[in-house]
Amino acid sequence: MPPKIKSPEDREKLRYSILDAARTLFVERGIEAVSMREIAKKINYSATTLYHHFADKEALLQAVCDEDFLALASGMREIMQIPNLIKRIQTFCKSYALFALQHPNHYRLMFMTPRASCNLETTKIQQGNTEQDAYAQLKLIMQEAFDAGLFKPELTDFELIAQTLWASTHGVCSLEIALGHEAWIHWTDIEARLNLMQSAVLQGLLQNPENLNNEKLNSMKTRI
Amino acid sequence: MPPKIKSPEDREKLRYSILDAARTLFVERGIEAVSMREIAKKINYSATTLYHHFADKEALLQAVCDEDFLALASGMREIMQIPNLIKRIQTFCKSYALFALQHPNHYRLMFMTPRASCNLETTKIQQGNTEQDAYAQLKLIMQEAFDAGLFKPELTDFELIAQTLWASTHGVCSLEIALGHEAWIHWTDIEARLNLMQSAVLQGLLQNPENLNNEKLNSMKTRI
DNA sequence: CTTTTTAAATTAACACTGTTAATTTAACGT
DNA sequence: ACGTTAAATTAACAGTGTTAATTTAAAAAG
Repeated sequence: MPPKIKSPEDREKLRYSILDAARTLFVERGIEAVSMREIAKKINYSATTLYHHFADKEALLQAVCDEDFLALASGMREIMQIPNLIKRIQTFCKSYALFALQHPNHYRLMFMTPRASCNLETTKIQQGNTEQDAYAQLKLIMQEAFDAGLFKPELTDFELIAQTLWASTHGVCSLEIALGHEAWIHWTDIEARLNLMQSAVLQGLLQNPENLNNEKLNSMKTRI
Repeated sequence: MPPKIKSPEDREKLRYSILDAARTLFVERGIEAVSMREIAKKINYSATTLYHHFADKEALLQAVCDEDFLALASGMREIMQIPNLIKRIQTFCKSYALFALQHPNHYRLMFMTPRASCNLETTKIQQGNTEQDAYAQLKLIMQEAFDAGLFKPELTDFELIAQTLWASTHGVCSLEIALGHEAWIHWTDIEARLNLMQSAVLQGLLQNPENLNNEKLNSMKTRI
């Protein structure tokens, strides 16, 4: 019994129910383990219907991720308001890490998987737009810190600094996501790893690392 | 025309020709893009033959990677002979990074992909064996450096230090592999990123970071 | 109140994939 | 010369992403 929907708002509703079904399976079974037919069955539609709302599987998964990454970026906007620059940097990294560890499958798709060929056209996120792109936000913070003379004088490229800070947090998170459950590595506490990485790398970058330990900053509010 | 092989050495030869064909396709097309039938066709055998030498696709790819990772570990053994401890650490990280960037597909499979369920039984590499496992080697170096009192006194867990150093290099490499070709990020030079990460994190970890810049250490012998 | 149009949804099919059961076939030991 | 053994093959299964052709119900037009 084919056509159920005609109004545009119903069409949108279906689109979101596809996205939700996809996200659920996607999160509980992993990216490549979910099939289009499975997603369709979950909402009592045939697989072909999905193709009337998304170009292909990649586009669908991309759309799922985009939603959550917009949520991340909007959560980050709040952090941008923290007056103390160093505290802002620290909080930014911690929130980023928290997101990564709470959404390992999304994180994997976005930051741990080589893109087929520039998903610039697939993703709806406006890269570089501070409202939507977390990396753009980090760059903004780092530029401000750079202009304030917070970094060692020999560091002259604020984008290089931003990418280094990003890579350091990403390193801990992606290793945890990929190998965190491997028994042959005697992993130390993930929080300890995040804290040490953060403090070590900042000590290496900042001109006056002394005021890093002003207060006890080694306690995440939200436990993992 | 079925049986060509009877002697054990011929059987071994075929095994390696499978591995080689698999590696070639694997490296040039990426992991999940190569099919068993393709690999078989490349050596003029039917797909079923591969299953007489390897349990399944994952086992085959694992075997391909194991070979190269043994090569990495054996290359690292030479580095273990470097007398100066700090120089040894630095060279270790650089070699590790070089391997990662030269074998992105292997690296991806080993360190950027969550294992289905402990590949402890699939892999032939003896994890923890210093001869075969690069992480075990890093741990050895870090323990020696720890015992020599090279690190800041508040750092009391040498394994945490080892994992932090690993994560830092891994962060730069894995980000480069996954997103290095993305146009929306204005990437700085990969060598610069590796160097800054290394010096920053070591400055954060070492007790006397001054003697880090003794000589110009910022030039990789083998260019990427 | 038909009839036509439009678009949502479906079925059927294609060309693949990893994998396995059953079968053929050549070389070996006796 | 003959049976045994094991290498290699063909055929098939169940599954995948994806598309063309088709049905069907609701909205628009007469």
